Amino acid sequence: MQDSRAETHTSMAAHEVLAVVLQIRQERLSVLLWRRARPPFEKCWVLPGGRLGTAEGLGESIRRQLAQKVDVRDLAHLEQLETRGDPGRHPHGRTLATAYLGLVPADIDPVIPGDTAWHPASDLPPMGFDHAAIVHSGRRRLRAKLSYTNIGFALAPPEFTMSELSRYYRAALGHDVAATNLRRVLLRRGQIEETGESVPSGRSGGRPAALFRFRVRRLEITDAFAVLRPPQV
Amino acid sequence: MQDSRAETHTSMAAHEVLAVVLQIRQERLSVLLWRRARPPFEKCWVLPGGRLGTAEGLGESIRRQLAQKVDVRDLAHLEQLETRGDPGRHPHGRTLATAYLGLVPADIDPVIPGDTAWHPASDLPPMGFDHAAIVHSGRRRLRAKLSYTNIGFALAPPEFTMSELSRYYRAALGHDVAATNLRRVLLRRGQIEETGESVPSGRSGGRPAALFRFRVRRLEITDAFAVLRPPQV
DNA sequence: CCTAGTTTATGCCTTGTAGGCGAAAACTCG
DNA sequence: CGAGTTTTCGCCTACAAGGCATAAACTAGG
Repeated sequence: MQDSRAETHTSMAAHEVLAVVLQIRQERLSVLLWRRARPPFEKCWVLPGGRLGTAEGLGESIRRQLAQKVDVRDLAHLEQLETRGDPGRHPHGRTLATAYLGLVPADIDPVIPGDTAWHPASDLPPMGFDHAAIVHSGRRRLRAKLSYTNIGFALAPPEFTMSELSRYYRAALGHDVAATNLRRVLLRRGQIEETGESVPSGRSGGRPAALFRFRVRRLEITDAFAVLRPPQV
Repeated sequence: MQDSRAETHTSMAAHEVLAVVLQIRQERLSVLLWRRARPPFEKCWVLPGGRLGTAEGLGESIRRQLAQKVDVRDLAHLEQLETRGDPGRHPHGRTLATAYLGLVPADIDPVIPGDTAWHPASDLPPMGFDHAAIVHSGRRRLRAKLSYTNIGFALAPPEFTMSELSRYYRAALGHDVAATNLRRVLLRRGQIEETGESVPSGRSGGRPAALFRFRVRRLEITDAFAVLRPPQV
């Protein structure tokens, strides 16, 4: 390994943390964006975040920065997504960015500052830097994890009916999800359970829907997911 | 968002890139480690890597640095793993590290410098910094991806018999993998195909084994993997 | 040349998950 | 009470994963 002191100061670079904060809003998967007031990319939309502080960890930093945008307690899930360090990604000089994926349950309407807004993740406004690509990474990650983890807990409110939940899944996945099948899959996996209560059905009557909740509200990987699993004893 | 200029210089930090380079060696999953000659962690083992250069991207940088350890052409796969930025992770000052996962096919024996060595991934020597934890992340990632991608191509040689391949999977997964089932799974998924040739079986005779190859030698996600998939047309 | 031993390949079967579909249940409204 | 609506349940199919026994194809020894 070469002597690291030889190029010590050349490897110093600004580092920022960003977050792709997603929420289902009016049946659409939406992302929280911030409108830049200054060049570069003035008046373009970018991901919330900012410079990494001197003595804070990466996750710590993005939580602090997000607290200026949404109440941190609104985030049901936060995980590291990817780090980008292309030399040309920031016009004003070398800047690395570590992006996180954050999820806000659908029942919450966080107070957000005037310079931020929710945008449909499938119809992004003009965005600065490489942030549009990062949003796509976040969507991909969410879609994949809906398949083999219990990450739905971070999209849904604490209690929900199966038809509500299927609409959340539809918005996040981009295609129809049959409530019948969703119920069976999640029940068999032990991800959800009935609360025992039920709510009268929507606008025009119908059978009252049972209420469900996620049994665990932090990320778990579906054990039966792995193929080529160890021979069972 | 706060004025980033207010703390511009405080967010400058050293950034390094590291690699968890894995290979199946003598039936064991092994990781390439470098023995430090200087404090901190003198004589401990650490991951290969080093400071990020001024004008290079992250992936570019780790490829360059690995070229000093293993021939870059030996790497069949390289992907970003995670970024660590804990303030206390480096005793000499703030250092962020972006780790990559690299895989070397089992038939290659790369020329490596004298200060590096392969170690069993399940029996690591005393390691510096947080690098042991990063190795564990790499193992987890590999194990998971063996389940739902064709990443086996990066562990196996270009051609192999099913019993060879099942030994590679066993070493990487840490449990027995029946050659019969592996064959069916990978064939059905279209990941592997017969070459048409066969080799006489090993030491004490037996039916000659058919040779297989991976159809695609770059990462692909198994399409049928997703649950809650779109309704088929 | 034949047989025993070894290894690989094939076929049959069981299990379990995903998912479609229709009937039944449980409500609202007129 | 009956029509319309929504949810729930049960039945069925499709298919992947995986266990196991047997067949196939070779080597080596007598």
